[in-house]
Amino acid sequence: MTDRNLSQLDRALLGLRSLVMSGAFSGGQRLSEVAVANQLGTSRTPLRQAMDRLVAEGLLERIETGGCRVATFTRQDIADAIEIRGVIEGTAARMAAERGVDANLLESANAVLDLIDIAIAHPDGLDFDSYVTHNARFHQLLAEFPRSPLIRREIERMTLLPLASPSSFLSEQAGIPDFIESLRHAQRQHRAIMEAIANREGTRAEALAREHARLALINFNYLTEAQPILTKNVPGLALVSST
Amino acid sequence: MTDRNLSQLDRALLGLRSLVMSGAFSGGQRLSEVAVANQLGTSRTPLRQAMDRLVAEGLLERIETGGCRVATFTRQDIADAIEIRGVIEGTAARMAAERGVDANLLESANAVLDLIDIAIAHPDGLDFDSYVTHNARFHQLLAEFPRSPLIRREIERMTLLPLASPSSFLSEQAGIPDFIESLRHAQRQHRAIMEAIANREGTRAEALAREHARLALINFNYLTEAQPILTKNVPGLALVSST
DNA sequence: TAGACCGAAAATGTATACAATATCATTTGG
DNA sequence: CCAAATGATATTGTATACATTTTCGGTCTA
Repeated sequence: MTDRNLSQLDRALLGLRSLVMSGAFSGGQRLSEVAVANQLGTSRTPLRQAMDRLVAEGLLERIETGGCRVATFTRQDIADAIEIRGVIEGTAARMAAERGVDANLLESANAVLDLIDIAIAHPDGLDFDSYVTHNARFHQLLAEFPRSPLIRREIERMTLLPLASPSSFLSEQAGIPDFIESLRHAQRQHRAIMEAIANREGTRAEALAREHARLALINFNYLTEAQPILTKNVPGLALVSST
Repeated sequence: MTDRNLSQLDRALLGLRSLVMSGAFSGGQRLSEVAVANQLGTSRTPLRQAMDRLVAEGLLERIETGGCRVATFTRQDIADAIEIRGVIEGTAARMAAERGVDANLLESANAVLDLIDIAIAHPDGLDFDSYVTHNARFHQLLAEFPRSPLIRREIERMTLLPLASPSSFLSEQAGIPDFIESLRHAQRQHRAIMEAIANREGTRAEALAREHARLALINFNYLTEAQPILTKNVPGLALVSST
């Protein structure tokens, strides 16, 4: 039992998020509090708390007459979410360049980038899980560069939305052409962002971070346009409406 | 009784927000659920819901050992909040310019700007309340220009934080020098943003909206540096820590 | 047959009782 | 005299009972 330490709220949050992401609730229907609570093994109280949080995150939406349902997103919504993440990460990068970054943080970030290099360049082939882990970690560190709780919060918020997180729509099974090369391209952008920050080039750092976020949009477009059959493998895509 | 229609949750939200903003809870102390619930005339359940929402908004923060307290913000936090709002509003303005805006929305926004002109130019003097109302309305309409629920949400989020809203730190009683002139300056910026959007100049619209947000920072700096005594009149400043 | 009305059932919203935990003053040992 | 342990008290976290509203199927009428 790995969850003996978790509070009921935490358990409800994890379980509900996982159910929503896996597409367990068919579209538009209000999800029943008692049913879900029983399924997750908690009472309604912590489950309702968890629902409130997911509503705040944007994963669920309230129904006027009560309760809530799974939110669906249009293709334009996804594109917007990715663009907004780029804008906010760009702001973080610019702030970091303008204010300077703590040496330890910089060192940690560079170490993570080295780990990404290893994941990509491994002779036995791509270590995809390692890439995703360290990529997420790098973006997390970037959010801490400006030492601003508010910018950190905003980035965390956007990243919680599975549609906008840096690793969304990355799937090694989807047959994206030149997949490894696209990861190397992303890694070159990581290095360029770090360089701009180190050189105190705020405008450049902001532009690079914005451009970097657009990679997610490219992957999303490929997954939904060229390979619609494989999208079941990508968590989050169940939330995307067809329009 | 204007609140006979409100749900208990709405009542708790309104009351709690008002208590927090008025500085009723002294710094750092955990606010007692039973005490506040009794004061507001609701039970703990809707009050806890309201607390959760204010935590999500950033007005309250959780305590590790349970419960929550009023969040305080440093001067740097305020500056960051205003900058982030500028960045997001700038993104909305750019999106609006790139995508084009519904004619009715444009017309509504221009009508609101005309009302601001009247509030400023009135021969009997400034109609401050009208200015604040219509200014908030203009920014709200701007957030709707891109027809993007996500960008609208983000702006709404930042605006809910009283530290970053477009009318924060505007106070006619604070003796800001050339106060009316500063409002006219802001209004000229409003018009310029609208013009850039109409001309489909995305980059310019973004830059103008960012610059416009900086007016709030100027006012904040004046209120806290030059006129610390008068800051009691400005809601939200009670949340600002002295450091 | 279509549509509105009505009532039973079930859902959400709210209050409260109970359990687990944190807090704080007191005591006790060094 | 100070510090750690301890237990009473109070607070939050959780479950559940109750109230109110919504939902939905059936029935009646035009």
